[in-house]
Amino acid sequence: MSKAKLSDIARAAGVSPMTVSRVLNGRGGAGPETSERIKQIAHELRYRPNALARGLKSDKSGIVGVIVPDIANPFFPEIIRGIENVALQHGYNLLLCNVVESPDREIDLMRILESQRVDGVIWCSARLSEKPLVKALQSFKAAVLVNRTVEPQIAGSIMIDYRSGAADALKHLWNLGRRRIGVIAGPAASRGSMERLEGLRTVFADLGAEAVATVYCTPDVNGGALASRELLEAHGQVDGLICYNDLNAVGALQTCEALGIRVPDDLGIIGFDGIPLAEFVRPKLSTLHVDKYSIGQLGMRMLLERIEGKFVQHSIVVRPQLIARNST
Amino acid sequence: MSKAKLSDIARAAGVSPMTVSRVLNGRGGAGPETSERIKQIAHELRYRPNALARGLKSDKSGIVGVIVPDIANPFFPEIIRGIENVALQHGYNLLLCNVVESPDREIDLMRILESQRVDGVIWCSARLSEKPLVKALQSFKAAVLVNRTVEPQIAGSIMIDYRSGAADALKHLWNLGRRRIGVIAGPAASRGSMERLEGLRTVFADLGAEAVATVYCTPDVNGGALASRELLEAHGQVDGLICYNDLNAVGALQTCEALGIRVPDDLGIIGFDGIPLAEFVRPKLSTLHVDKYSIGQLGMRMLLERIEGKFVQHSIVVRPQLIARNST
DNA sequence: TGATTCTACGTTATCGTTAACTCAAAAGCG
DNA sequence: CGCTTTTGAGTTAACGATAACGTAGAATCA
Repeated sequence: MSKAKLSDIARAAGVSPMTVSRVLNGRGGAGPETSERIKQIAHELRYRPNALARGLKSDKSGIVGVIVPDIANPFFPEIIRGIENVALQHGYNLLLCNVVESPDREIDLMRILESQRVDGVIWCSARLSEKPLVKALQSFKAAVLVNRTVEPQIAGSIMIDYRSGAADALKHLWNLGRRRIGVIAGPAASRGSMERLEGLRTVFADLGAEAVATVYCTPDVNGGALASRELLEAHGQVDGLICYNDLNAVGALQTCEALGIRVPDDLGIIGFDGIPLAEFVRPKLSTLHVDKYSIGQLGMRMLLERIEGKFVQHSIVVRPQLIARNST
Repeated sequence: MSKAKLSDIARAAGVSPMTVSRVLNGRGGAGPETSERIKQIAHELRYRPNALARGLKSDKSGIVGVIVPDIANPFFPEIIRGIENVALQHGYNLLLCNVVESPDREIDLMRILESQRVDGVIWCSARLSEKPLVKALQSFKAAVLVNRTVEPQIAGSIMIDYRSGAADALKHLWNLGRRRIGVIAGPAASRGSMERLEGLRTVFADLGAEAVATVYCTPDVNGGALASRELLEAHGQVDGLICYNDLNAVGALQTCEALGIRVPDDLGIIGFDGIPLAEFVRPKLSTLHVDKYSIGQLGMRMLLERIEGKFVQHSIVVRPQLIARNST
């Protein structure tokens, strides 16, 4: 049994489809009893407006594209929840896209989202380089970036203040007396990594010190484990480790365990992001907590404004908060 | 600048829109040089077929709805990745819906997905009761349930063999000499919980024993922590704990830490699901590993078959695999 | 009472794409 | 050379919803 359409209801009610449309959309235009009859029949036939037809006519799909590098990274699900929370309140749905693999994949996804005529996109941690990114973004009615900026007219952005976060991490370790500090820097190509390093450089300069070593790696547990092993084996005297994210920090914890390094006694480790996992490992991980749910909400609100043609704010910066636990 | 449409290309190329449609869809119907010219112009104008118009015409949206109780639960992102992997290979995209709250919300989501004219739905751990569930499912062209079954003509299903999994968990503890076993049973209303308990009952019967205590709780870390505290405080002599899932088990680990119970010396704990977290806690958690990515892939493949009207299999059972680590 | 405004609808046309059909010219064939 | 087939197109109509406009009859007003 295929879906009922307006004309089915119209026939059953002895009116024109237009009248049904008006009644079901609460735009009046029919007498009280006719309206009641129409609503009744619509209910009986389980009428569901065809979003495709509506979208075609109105040039609005009611869908927003959400692009994340990897949903399996616990950083993103919470952002998605934040986005969804606001989106649903405003009648939008999420078309979720996982990038996972290559930047080529990002291009493909753009084409798909364009075809779907999404009303906007929220793009988390885009890896595409500036030029193609801007080009891709221009073909959307509205766009918001998380963790990246472009000119305001191209897209809004929600930024995490990695500089201050990394700076706080370093100060925290320094205040605890750590002087020989290594850095697990995450993906070399990533902006987030660069900014953290900038934040660190500033503080190091103030302190008249510098990092003992910096190693790049993939932003997951294994990457952190490998990078920290490399770093710690080459620089045994390191007593503080600043990690790109919590996953990397957990990897470092594993390495310490394997190498017999006591945390925090021999080595203080601090992560970034504040994912739930950070509380579950032992020692509990100190971290710079980022309010991911809020980021999602803010991003979606900003997108809504852009969809409606307002440009109240084009950039919001979220500041990570130091949570000192047992790893430092 | 709004999007180019077929007629724009047609005008520029001096042909009819139909010809452009045929050429761009590789259905021939134009000479080689005309075809080349059309493709060239389409590229220059950054033409993207309007999926709404196409969907309206063809009654296919190219979208599948995915419903999960909570993406923040690490069990689901991997399933989603599996689904997406297969979906993208076949030209489908995912409309992701998080339930989070109430069963009412599930009903709302159904209406939305119906309106969007999704080509099918994959519904994970549906909580709706039988009648409304069946009613909801009937209005889709194709549906696959994960963790739930209904009559085969209503929906396919991917089931996890909780009975055997729970049975294996119990045998494992028993073989290690544990005789006073408690159960953290997860949500009382959940099918998964019931089935696990059935599996346990069978084995307990064979062994001529029974569980010391069974406590229900929410399926997250905190639920596990609270439930295990309740259980352990009331039954100090318990030496084995079978948990509904890994999150619960991690909660139990926390409780043990707080109560000074040594794991696995005093108490063996085993989880379920095999989420990454299980490997990161200390002691590493023994668990019944479920291949979530495969579940996603299998589910999507099954959905594809149903979308195409085939009904090769209507049910697949995935068996959890015991992974013995340090918590037992 | 005649003019005007409302009420409660109906008609038409359109969004972008494409299936089905049509058709003229070119190519192939005996 | 006349006939059929193929090639390279164009035309029409439809998918379902709805904006814009039209209209007959009832109600209101001067």
